[in-house]
Amino acid sequence: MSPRIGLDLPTIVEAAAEIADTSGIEEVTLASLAQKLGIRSPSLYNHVNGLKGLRLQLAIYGLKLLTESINDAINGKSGDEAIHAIAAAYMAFARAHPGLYELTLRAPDADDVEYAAYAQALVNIMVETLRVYGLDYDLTIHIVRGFRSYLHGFASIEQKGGFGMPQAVDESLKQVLNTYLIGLHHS
Amino acid sequence: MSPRIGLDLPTIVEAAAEIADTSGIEEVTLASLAQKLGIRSPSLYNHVNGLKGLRLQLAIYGLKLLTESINDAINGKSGDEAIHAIAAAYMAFARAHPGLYELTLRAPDADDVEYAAYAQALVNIMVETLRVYGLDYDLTIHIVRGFRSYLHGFASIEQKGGFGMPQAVDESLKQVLNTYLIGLHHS
DNA sequence: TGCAAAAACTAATACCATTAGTTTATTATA
DNA sequence: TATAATAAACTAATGGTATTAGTTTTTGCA
Repeated sequence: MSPRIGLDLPTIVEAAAEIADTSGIEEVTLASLAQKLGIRSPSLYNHVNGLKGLRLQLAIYGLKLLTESINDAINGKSGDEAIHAIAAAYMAFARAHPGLYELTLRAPDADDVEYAAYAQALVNIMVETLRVYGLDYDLTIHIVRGFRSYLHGFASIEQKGGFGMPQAVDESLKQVLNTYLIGLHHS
Repeated sequence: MSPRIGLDLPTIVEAAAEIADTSGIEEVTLASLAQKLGIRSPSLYNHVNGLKGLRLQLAIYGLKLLTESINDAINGKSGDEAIHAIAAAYMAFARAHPGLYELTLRAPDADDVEYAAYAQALVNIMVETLRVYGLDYDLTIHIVRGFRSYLHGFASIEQKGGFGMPQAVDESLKQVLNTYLIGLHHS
C-alpha cells in the first residue's frame, strides 16, 4: 500500500507544529518543512493539500490537543473550580505551544468537518461545566461565548506582549474570572 | 522638497487599509498596493520600510482610528453606560474594518514608540472610565486587562465565524458585559 | 515474477519582496 | 533665471516562495 514508508500525516503535522512553536508561524513554509523532513517540497503534496491544507491540519491538531488538555484538567472538578481549571489549562496550552495555538484559532477553512467537530466539542465541555449553575439555555450560550472570548483574547494579547507588566498576568486571569463568576452567581 | 507630489504616507496607508478590509490581509502585498496606486512596487520603499514597515503603519493607523472612535463614543457618558459604549464602539470598528482591525492588534514591532503610545492611550481611556468605581489600582489593572481581552477575543472569534448563530451576538456582548459589571459591583 | 499504486523526484512557472543603480522632476539657491 | 541638490519615481536583477506537470522509484499484492 505504501512505498517509502516512514513519512505520514502525523509526522508531518508534528514537524510543522515544532517549527511554528520554535520559530513562529510565518516560518512554517512548505520549503522549511520539507527541509526539516529531508524531502523536497513538492513531495508534501502527496500528504497535504498545499500550504492551506497544512495550516488546516495544524489547526485541527492544535484544537485536538487543546480539547484533550482541557478535558484532563477538568477531571473530577465542577463549578467554579472547573471553570478555573479550564482557564488554567487553556493558558498553559497557549504558552507551551504559541505557534500552534495561533494557528488553532485561525482555521483557513472553518467549514471543515473535522475542525468544526473539535470546535464543537470544546464548546460542549464549557456548556456541560456550566450546567450545575442551572442557567437557561440562552444565557448559557451567552456566558460560554464570553468565556471563550475572554480566554482567547487573554492568550492572544499576552502572546503579543500586550500586557505591560508580565509578573501579574496570572493574578489578572484569576481575578477577572472571579469577578465574572460573582456576576454569574448574582444573575 | 518633494518632487512627484500626490503620493504620501497617509494616501498609501489608506489604500492598503482598503485592500485589507475588502480583500483580506493576505492580499495586502507591495505588489497589489503599488498596482492600486499606479506605481511600481519598489517605489513604495521611498515611503515605507518594506512590507514590515507598511504593516506597522497600518497597525498605528488602525489603533489611532479605534482610539478616536472610542473616545467619541464615550463622550458625556460614565460608569456602566460608558463601558457599554466602549464595547459597542470597539465592535463597530472591528466590523467596519475587519482587515485593518486584524492588523491593528498584530503589530510586527510592538516596541515602536508611536504604536506603544496609541496602545497606552486606549488603556488609559479604560482606566479613566473605571475611576468612578473607586477600585484600587491593582484591581483596576486586572479589570482593564479582562475588558480588553474580552473585547479582542469577541471581535476575533466573531470575525472568524466562530460563533454559531449570528443573530444573537450583540445580545451576548451585552449580557456578558452586564454579568461582568455585576461582579464588579459586588467585589 | 510482474503489475499497479503511492510517494518520492526533477523541471518549470508565476508571484513576491527586496536591493542596486538610474532617471526625472521639483525645490531651493546662486 | 539658471543651476545644483534632492526626493521620488523608475528599470533590472536576485532569491525565495508555492504550485503544477511529468517522471522515476519503491512497495505491496496478485
